[in-house]
Amino acid sequence: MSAWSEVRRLARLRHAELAPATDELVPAAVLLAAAEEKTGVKRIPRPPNDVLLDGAEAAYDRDCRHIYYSNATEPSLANFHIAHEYGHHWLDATDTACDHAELSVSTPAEPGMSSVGEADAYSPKERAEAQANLFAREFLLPREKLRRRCSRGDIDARALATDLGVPVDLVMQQMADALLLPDERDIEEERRPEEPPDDSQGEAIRAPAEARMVRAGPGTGKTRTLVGRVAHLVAEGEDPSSIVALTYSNAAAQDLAARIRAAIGERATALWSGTFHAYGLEMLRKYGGAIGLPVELKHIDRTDSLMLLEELLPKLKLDHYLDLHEPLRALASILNAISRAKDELATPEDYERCARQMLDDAADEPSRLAARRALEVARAYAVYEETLRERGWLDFGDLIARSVELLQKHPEVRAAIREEKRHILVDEYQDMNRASGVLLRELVEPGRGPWVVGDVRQAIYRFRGASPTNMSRFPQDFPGAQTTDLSVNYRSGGKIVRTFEAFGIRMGCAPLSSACVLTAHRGDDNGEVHYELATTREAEAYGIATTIQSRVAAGGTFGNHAILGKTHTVLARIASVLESAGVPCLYFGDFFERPEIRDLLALLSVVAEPKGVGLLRVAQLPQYAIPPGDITPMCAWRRAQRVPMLAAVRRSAEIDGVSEAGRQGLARLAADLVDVDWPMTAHSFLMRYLFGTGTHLRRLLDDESVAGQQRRLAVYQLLLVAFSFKAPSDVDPKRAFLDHVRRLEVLDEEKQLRQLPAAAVDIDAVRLMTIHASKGLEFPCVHIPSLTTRHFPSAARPEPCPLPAGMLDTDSLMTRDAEEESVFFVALSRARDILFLSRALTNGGQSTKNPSRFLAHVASHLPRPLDGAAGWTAVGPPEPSWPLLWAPPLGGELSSRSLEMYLTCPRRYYYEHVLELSGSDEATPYLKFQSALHATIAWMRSVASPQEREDGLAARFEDDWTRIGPSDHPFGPVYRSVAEKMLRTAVSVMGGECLPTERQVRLPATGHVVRCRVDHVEATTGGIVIRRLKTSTLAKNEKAEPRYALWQAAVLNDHPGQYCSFEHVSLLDGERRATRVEPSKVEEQLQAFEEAIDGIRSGCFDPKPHTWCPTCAYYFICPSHGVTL
DNA sequence: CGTTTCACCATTTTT
DNA sequence: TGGTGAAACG
Repeated sequence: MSAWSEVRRLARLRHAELAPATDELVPAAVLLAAAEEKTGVKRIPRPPNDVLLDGAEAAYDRDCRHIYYSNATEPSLANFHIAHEYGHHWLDATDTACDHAELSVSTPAEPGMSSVGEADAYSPKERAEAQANLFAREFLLPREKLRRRCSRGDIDARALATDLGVPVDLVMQQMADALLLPDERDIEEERRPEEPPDDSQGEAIRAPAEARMVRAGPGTGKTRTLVGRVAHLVAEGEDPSSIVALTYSNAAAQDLAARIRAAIGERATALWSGTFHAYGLEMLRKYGGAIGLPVELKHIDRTDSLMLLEELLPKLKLDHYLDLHEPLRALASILNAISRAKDELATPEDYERCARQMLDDAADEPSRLAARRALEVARAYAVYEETLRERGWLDFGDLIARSVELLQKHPEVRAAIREEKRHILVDEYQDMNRASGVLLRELVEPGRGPWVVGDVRQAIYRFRGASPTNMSRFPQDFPGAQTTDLSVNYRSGGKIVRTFEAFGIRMGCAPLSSACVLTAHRGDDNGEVHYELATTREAEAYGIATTIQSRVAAGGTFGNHAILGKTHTVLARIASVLESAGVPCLYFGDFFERPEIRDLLALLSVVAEPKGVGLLRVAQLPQYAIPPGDITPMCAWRRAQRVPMLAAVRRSAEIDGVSEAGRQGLARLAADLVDVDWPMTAHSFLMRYLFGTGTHLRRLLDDESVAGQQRRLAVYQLLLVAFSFKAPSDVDPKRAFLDHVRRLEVLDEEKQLRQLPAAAVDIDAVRLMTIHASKGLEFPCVHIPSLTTRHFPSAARPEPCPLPAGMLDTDSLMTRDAEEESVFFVALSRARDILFLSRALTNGGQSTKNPSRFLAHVASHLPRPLDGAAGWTAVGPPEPSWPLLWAPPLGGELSSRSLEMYLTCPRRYYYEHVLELSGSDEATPYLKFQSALHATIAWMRSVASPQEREDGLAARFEDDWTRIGPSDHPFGPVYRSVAEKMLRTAVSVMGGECLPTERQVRLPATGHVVRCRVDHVEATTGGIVIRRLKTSTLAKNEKAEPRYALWQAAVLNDHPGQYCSFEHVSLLDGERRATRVEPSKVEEQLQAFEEAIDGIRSGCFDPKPHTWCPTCAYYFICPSHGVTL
């Protein structure tokens, strides 16, 4: 972070020097003239293809002291280009020519924090360009002046841009930074010098240039020692360019780089520090030609990899891993397996060999199935890898694996690299997996290192192949290795040190860890450890809230407290209780369910989705205040006219049945959306909407509370996500963005967005994060909730895509329990002063003995017994309940389908059938596949003779498929072959005389008539059979759904006295299973429909959250978070 | 003492 | 949705 805020600080300084002494913003022309005057660097316009421009838009010639810019550029943009070149003048030491792609007004404020999708491995040139962009922006429009201007008057980016002679996009981007991000502390250098090392640290620092392993427990000054080692080497006269310091994460790399720079100053520039992956990329850029890599390497991130697999799906010939509803979900699992395989340096051939071996060894059907699944993954891996190589792309795993290949196949390259980089240092050595371990051995000249530091007990990344035994194998891997133990903890009070040490010595990996017990530098009596029980999870969260409040009342700050959860689910639950109790916290919860985010997504839905159901939510915004009753006629009109919702909004004057207030609100909305067009991106739309009119933004800005600040940060985060999203070229990019949001949610990638952006560090609020994210950090007060049996440790869920047996050498420390122990150990050791442990007894209040078994190991350090009465019994104020909406009149005939929708989610029924927001669901390829399949099955029923069926089937299916199937979709062929297989199953199942499937039945209690469509009914010699035709495999025990009872009641009603049986059929694999539905049960099940009717009549339409919510058409308008709508 | 039903919980994440 | 473990049922 520091480098970027430093750039901004310099830009502010230059602005202050050059601008007239005023608080007002200054026109670009004035600033640039002053810059020319001051620096003597002339601005020279040239024709676009002039040789001096070198093919670029603008260029800086340091020797001639000239800035050249194209005279064909629009003047305000040219001003930005010139300011950018002055940025190069002040920031760098070289000549530059900057082309179109490099000159961007929208470079994010903290490029490192663009979290999703961006692989921000900057090359030095890219970094210099990004910094010049930031410089230009801050130089032309300093945040503080801009903020003052906006707080005084209207927020109108366009007017401001015209006044100042700068591009409107630049004004908007700068407004986003100035108005949405909190104040940046203007501190020149806040880095303190490193403390002098203690004896054991000194020993490690001054060790000879041989293999050395430093075992460093929590808080023992691990990084300080590593930095000290670097400083020592440099002081001893080693060339900084011969030193490489490797880490695993970007965060650790940034921290390390900053501290090395603080320790050795400018000389740090020559030293290489960064992640293993970045170093791999560096080597492949330089020497990759030797293994056939192209000059320009293209490195792809996880999203790109998934998109590649999606593109390849028709070639993968999936069977076991074909997820018909959401193919991406299965592809994500396969991708996990592929990257795990690459962590083990296993090629597709290795994968296939292991899978074949598995098949040979398989003794029973389940293991044969597992082997066949592994073979399928092996095939997918082979196709994926082949394509990567064809295109010359590298994924994350390749950065390591192909580096290993380079070094092993080309000893001359290896020798050159070893000669140049003589000192290899590695941080967090316990996180080393097989691939990085092999790479390290190739990098190190035998006898000359490496120097590594780590702590086995903190190995929390075993699930991705990091084996703690690596540390114990260090002496074998690097003969002659010496070991140093750091034994003084500087972080925590003694009571806390003794608590985590007590746990540490009983961990499975303890024998591999250092034998010495940590000494608490801060004294044995320092620190507090608390343990509290609560009646329920809500009471636990509320107890934490009140504890924090009383500590703050006694003079602490919210920012001192951190809540470390094992899962995001835990954190989200606690965050919502804290927020409603008035405790500020730094955690977004489910990002796309936040009200301020939903408001903006709903707007996007209005402008980009044809059905535009987002209008219902947009209508509630105070600036429009459109009565909800007006939305139904709007939807009906756009359906009748067959136009998208945006057109309906623009033509609202023509629509009957809209109230006067509604008309006015719609006119205001249409005015705000006036310049929206098809090719506009989501990012551009959001920027224009927020900073072009200001009405929406004003409300966001008027809230000075921490919650208000958090809402602004969430909006900023959304802008970042939209900015980094690249839409495919042939669709509306705004609509593609909404699909992308749904996809992030379905694939669970949304969780990355829950952490607040780096700009939030200075806010005084409780920090909530996962234990994994807390590694390497420390906090004065740490809360660890949810310490119950089932949660901590929790049972491993079976991998959807396990690696084949024999690919990993499993050892006793790669178990789940051992890993969970490390997670707990990391959590305990984050606290400086106070550690709060807590758990909830089961729901309801009768106490159950459910303490985490990890607690037993620290029991003697806790202030109370593990079990006992709950001290926390209070819960906060109840969640607001949903308002009662009006009860609609019920039509005479009800369909089973709509009542089932009510049963799964009453809110969805309300949108669909009460407000009638849309006609039908979006046709996904899966749904199209379904309708084509069922159309052909219906035809089969209508044809009596088996021979006729046999003869006509192919032609009939061909017709149905081209008419209603997903034949134009890229996955069409995949679905088609499945459908053909299913039809064959359907044929084989039909034995008797097909009976009508459209039925109806009168419910016994209310007397309502309900229509239903049975999947299939047949009259056979043994009686009537009802069949449920599933497109998936049968579950172990198929649940009795209410509609099955309805089918049975309807059929029995039509054929009184007949024997009626029920059979589940899987069209996928042909499995058939008969189920008995007792008549008494039928009545009971029908009760569900009666209750649904009651609910509809009395206007109960509460949402019922499900995992599949993101696929619902009303996802963006649904209030799942206590906002009334 | 089997079987059925009910309540509870659904990972962690980096490059 | 769907698997698991504990309570309830017969």
